[in-house]
Order: sequence, then structure tokens, then C-alpha cells
Amino acid sequence: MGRPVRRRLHPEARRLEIVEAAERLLQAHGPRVRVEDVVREAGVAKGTFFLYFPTWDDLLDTVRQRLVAEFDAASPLPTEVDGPIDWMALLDLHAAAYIDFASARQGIGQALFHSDFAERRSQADNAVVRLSAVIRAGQEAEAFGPVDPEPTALLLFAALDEAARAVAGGRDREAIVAALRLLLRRTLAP
Amino acid sequence: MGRPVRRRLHPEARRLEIVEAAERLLQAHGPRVRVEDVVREAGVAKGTFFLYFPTWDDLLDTVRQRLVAEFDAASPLPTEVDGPIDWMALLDLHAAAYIDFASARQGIGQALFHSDFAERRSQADNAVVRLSAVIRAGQEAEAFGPVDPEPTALLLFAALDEAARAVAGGRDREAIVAALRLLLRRTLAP
Amino acid sequence: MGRPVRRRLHPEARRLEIVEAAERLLQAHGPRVRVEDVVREAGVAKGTFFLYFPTWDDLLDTVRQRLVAEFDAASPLPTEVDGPIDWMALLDLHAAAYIDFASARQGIGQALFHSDFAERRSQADNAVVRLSAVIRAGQEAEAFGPVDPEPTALLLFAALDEAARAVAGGRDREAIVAALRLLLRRTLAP
Amino acid sequence: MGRPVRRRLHPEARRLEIVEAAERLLQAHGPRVRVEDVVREAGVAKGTFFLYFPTWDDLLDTVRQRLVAEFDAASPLPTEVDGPIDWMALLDLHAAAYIDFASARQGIGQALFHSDFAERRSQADNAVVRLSAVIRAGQEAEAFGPVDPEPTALLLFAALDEAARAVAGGRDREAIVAALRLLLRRTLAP
DNA sequence: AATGAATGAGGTTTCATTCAT
DNA sequence: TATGAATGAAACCTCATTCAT
Repeated sequence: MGRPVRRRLHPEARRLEIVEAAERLLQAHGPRVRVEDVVREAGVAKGTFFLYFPTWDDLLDTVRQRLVAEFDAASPLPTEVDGPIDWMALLDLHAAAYIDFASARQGIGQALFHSDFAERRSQADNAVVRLSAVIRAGQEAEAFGPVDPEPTALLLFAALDEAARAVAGGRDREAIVAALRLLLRRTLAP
Repeated sequence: MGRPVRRRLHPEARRLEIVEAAERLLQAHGPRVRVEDVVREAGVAKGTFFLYFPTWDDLLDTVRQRLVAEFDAASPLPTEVDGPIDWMALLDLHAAAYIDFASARQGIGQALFHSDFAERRSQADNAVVRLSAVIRAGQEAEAFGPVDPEPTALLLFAALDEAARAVAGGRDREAIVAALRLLLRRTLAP
Repeated sequence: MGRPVRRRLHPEARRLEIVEAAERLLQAHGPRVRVEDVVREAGVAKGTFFLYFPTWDDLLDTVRQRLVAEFDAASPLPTEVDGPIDWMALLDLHAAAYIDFASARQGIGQALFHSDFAERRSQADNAVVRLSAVIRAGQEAEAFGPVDPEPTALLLFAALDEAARAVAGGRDREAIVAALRLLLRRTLAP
Repeated sequence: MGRPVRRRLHPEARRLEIVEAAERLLQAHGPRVRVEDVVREAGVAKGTFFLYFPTWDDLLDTVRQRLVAEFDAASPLPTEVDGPIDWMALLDLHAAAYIDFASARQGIGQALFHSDFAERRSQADNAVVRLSAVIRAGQEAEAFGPVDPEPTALLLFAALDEAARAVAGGRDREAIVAALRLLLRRTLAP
């Protein structure tokens, strides 16, 4: 078999390797992934895992943070106004981006947001918070109608997330996106 | 000593006792319930459980079917037309009914639809099928606008379900119901 | 290898088998014994162990109780007075009995009373309580001198226990017993 | 970055730092102390620990030797005779000194003498050897009676040690010391 | 001489499922 | 039909020790 070579790495590099191995497996197999699997994929000993993540849930927390950061980096909200924002178009864009992003990471999403882990770590759901902020901003710009921002954001995000899952499940992306767009536009129309 | 009290029961009755015990516990403790707990609550031996449900998931399937049937019985759709139907009002009514029904059964819902079980048994989701049928019917009556029924039903149901979870989680029922009603009416408006 | 035959036993019998297996191993190897070892010796599956002893420490508790009960049964204190008691002779007898009993079970004693388990479960030390009661009774019969019963019992029992360990460790039993007898007699002499 | 501050120290000094760190922690937390804790307290890398102590038990050995030496330095036996020794008074003094010393170091005592380590490294018990020498000397001076020195020293030391533990455990020091004094005096009386 | 990342053999505990009675 | 004792494959986590740097 050849004894496993002990590769000494900078902690951040090793940590990254473990996280990335976990992401690959979570993506492929969802919540079924175990510590055992991750360490095999990462090519490290079991103890090494717990050196970096005291708990399995700590790893999942890290994966979630990376996921959020990755999406934010890929689809930043416009922070500086270089002219008037087309809020409806912005919403369309982001919805489509979210669907593509999340449906391409369905396994991870499953493991993070629709498993027992989600129950343990009730996420602050900043996705919803963000969405409600957007709604509010759109309302101030008189681009959106008089909906109640928080509850509406909650419900719209549920629809958005379901859309992503549906696309990941093989349903016709165009039809889903179109339906979602209609739902968003009509709900938020002035 | 204490020879086992062997309560001979009609199989249907025995099966029912187990299911009802499971429902009580799932409602109270969600996905954490174990076979052990159910048999204790039902006053039945462990082996007996597997006599009626070859697998734990089979029990959950049964619970789910009963849940659906219960809701259908409590909130039947109008099948015979005794005059013109107010589709929008019907939708409002059903949405509120669903929220109240599901939020009062949050524990079960969690165990059935938002745990690892949900991933294993991808539900035929006849709730969505039903909703899309309603949309279609409403469209034929020209009460609803030209949305794509299936994808729209999928997304609306996600919002509906999220609304129920939010209410179960302690959020202001009136605000949630109002937001949902707006979302439904605007999305489906002609 | 032949598949392991599944032997169904009355719970008390099975529990006893496990305890006795544990006692054999503890006797032979002291505190080094693990659950793994016990189940192998008892010929049961690992899960069976935890069916009867939710925790490893629970097993040790049981072993300790049995140990105490066994000694009490083998060397009962005279409860009914059929004439005047020779307290000094009684003490001699019990001391020798304790030494022989405990030194023959050195491994178990080690595991129970001189390991980390002893630290976790600080035993009510009823051996000491018993000894102080004997001292008190002897004092009332004017067979013992005016020592302070509780502290003296504590110290004498420590000497007694050390004697047992010494004998178990291979030191000359007669010399140890003689020294202990002298120590007891002189300390408690009127 | 932050290149490791490599404090070059004289080996003896470095070794001492580690031992003293260990002593502090053992005193405070008993047998629960881990290598990890010691190196953190000592401000030293893990590998450095094993440079000086091939094994955890080697550290404990060192701690024990230092403990003994410390007591000897604090309570030296009279080596030169500047007149006749009051052996009984000497014994009283040393017993009280031992109790105070050992009860103030209960954590270390626990870790060294009443844990699994004690089983692995059966101590040469020079405390007992020393005590038996004292007994012998006292006998030669006709201050002590005709007890068998070695076994008696063994038993008396056990009582002595138990006394220290009792005091450390919060029991009334005066009562314990008094009982011990009586026990010693009576046992060794001519 | 010093570092600290990496190791991996344990260790306890859980629980759906099996099967002798 | 019914029982409940028995199973054993996971699962998570610890920590003394090793070794590449």
C-alpha cells in the first residue's frame, strides 16, 4: 500500500484542503457525508480533521460561510449609484443568479439548509434579511409597491430557493425562471 | 413470571395505535423520535413495530399520507359547482387553512418534509399537483391570469409552506397571512 | 469462524454474565479493561453491553456493590449477642478476613478504588462507616479505649487496605497480618 | 508569518520550566492534565516536551522525585545527634508536617499516587523505607516498642497519607491530627 | 535545540433492525 | 401475531506520540 506520506502544510492551506474536500463530497452526496469520508477525500488522518474543526457542525458552518461569501462575490448588490437603478431588472438578475448558483450546489444546500443540521443551527437567514433590505430600498425608490418587507421577503425567498431546487432536480430551467420572474414582478409591482 | 400480556388486536387497530403514537411523538419532538420511543408510547414490543412497518421510513410514509388525507378532509375543494366560485376567495381560505393546519403540526412537518427523510423519499408532492389544478381551473374560469400552472404552483406552495413554518416559529400570524394573501392575489390576478 | 450464535437469555442472567466477565478481566488486568474486552469475554455484542449498563461507570458501580455484598456475606458482623463479644478477637478476625478477601481481588480493587473511577465516584466509603460503628460499639462495651471513632476508623481502614495491597503484591502475609494486628490492638486498647 | 520565537535556553532551565508548569497544573487539576496543557502553560512547543521527557510518565516521575526532595528539604530528619532525641515528639512533628505538606498538594498527590500512573510505576516508596529506618532507630534508642519495622512502616504511612487526603478533603484537621498522633504513639509505644 | 502540524489507535455510545422464543 | 433480547455497523471525539521542517 505504501505508507501515507505525511505532508506538512500551512494550517490555512490544510484547513482549506479539508473544506474543499468536504464541499466536493457534500455536493455529490448531500447530508450523508461523514467525517470518515471527508478525511479520506482530503488524504488526512481523522485526528487532523478535529484539529481544524472541533465539531462536525463547525465544518458545516464554515462551508456555509464560504457559500454565502462566494455568492456575494459573484453577484454583488450595487452599492454605489451610478445613475438610477432598475429595481425590477436587478431582482430578475439576482433571482436568476441565485437559481443558477444554488442549483449547481444542490447537494451542499441540502446538507446545510434542509437537514438536521439546519434544525440545530437555525441560521440567522441573512439571505432573507438582505432581500427585505432590497425590497425596502426599491420601495423608497418607488419602484416597488406597498408590501410588508419582512414577511414578503421571507415568502419570496422560499419561492426562490424552491426554484433552485427544482432546477437542480432537472425541471425546465426556463419555465421555472419565467414563473419566478412573474411572481416577483407581480408581487412587488407598484 | 409476568407472562407477556399479549393483546390480540385486529391488525388494522394495532397498526393504527402505532401510527397515532408516532404522530403524538413526532408532533412533540420532531425528527428526534426513535423507534424505541414509538413502541413505548404505543405500548407495543419493538418487534411488533417492524411487523407492521418493515422500515422506519415506511411509518413516516404512512404518517404523511394520513396528514394529507386529514387536511383534504378538513378543507375539501369544492367539487360540484353550486354556482360560480370566487377563486380568489377560495385561495385565501385555503391558504389560511393550510397555514393553521401545518403550523399546528410543525413537529411532524419538520420530521417529514425538512429532514433526511425528505431527501430519501422525494415526495410525489401532490399538494403541488393539487394547487396547479386549482390554478388551471381558476384560469379556465378566467379568474386567474396567464401564469404557467405547474412551476407557479411549485413556487407558491413553497411560499405557503414557509408561511406555515414562520407562524409555527412564533412570527406574527396576521402579518404573514396578509403578506401571503397579497403574494397569491397579485401573482394570480388576471 | 462460524457465525456467532445468538443466545437469548433472561435479562438478569445476561446481566450477570456480563458482570462476571468484567470481574474476571478486572481481576486479571485492573483498570486497563475496556468495554471491548468485556464484551469479547462475555461473548456478546457491544450494543448488548450498553443495554444493561448505560455507562462504563455503571458497570463498575455494580461490580463494587457486588464486591461489598460478597464480603458482607462472607464475614458478617455478629448482630445477635449470644454472650459477650470479644471485640479484640473480632477485630483480628475481620482484619484477616478483609486482607485475604481484598488481596485475592487486587485487580478489581485497583480498578474500583485506586483509579480515575474512584475520583469520579467518590464512594460513600461505607467500609469506614462500618468500622467506626464497630469502634463505637466496642467502646460502649469498654473493650476499646477513648479514641475518636470517625477519624480513627478512617486511618485504620487505610492501614487495613494497604495491608491487603501489600499481601496482593507478594509480601509476607504473616508479617503483614501480625503488624496490622498489633497496630489495631494497640491503637484501640483500653 | 511571525517566525517562531526560539528561546534558546540552557537545557536544565528549559526542563525546569516544563516541570514547574506541570506542577502548577497538576496541583490545580489533578490527573486530568494533558501534555497539551503543560506545553501551553510552559510556553513551549509540543515537540519540545518530548525532547525532555520521552514519555508523559517520565514527567510524572520527575515531579514525584522533586516532591520527595522538597519535603525532605523542608523537614529534614536529625542526622547529627546534639543530644538525645525525643523520638515520639519527632514522630508527631513529622506526621503533622507531612499532613500539611501533602494536603496542600492534593492535586499532585492524586495524579501521582492514586491514578493509573501509580499502577504503572509502582513506586519504590522510599517514604516507607525512611519511616521504617526511623522506627528502627527509635527502637535502638529504646523509645519504640518491638514492632516489625517494615510492615509497620508500610501501614503507618498508609494511615499518614490517608490523613493528608482527609485534611485536603476538608475534614477537621485537628481531629485528624489528634487521631493520627494517638495511633502512632500507641502503636510504637515501648 | 525547537517547532507544531499530523497521526491513528483507541474509546464510548446510539439505534434501526433481526430473530429465537 | 407478538415479544423483547440481541446485534453490530456507524458515529463522533481524544490525546500521547511522531516527524518533517
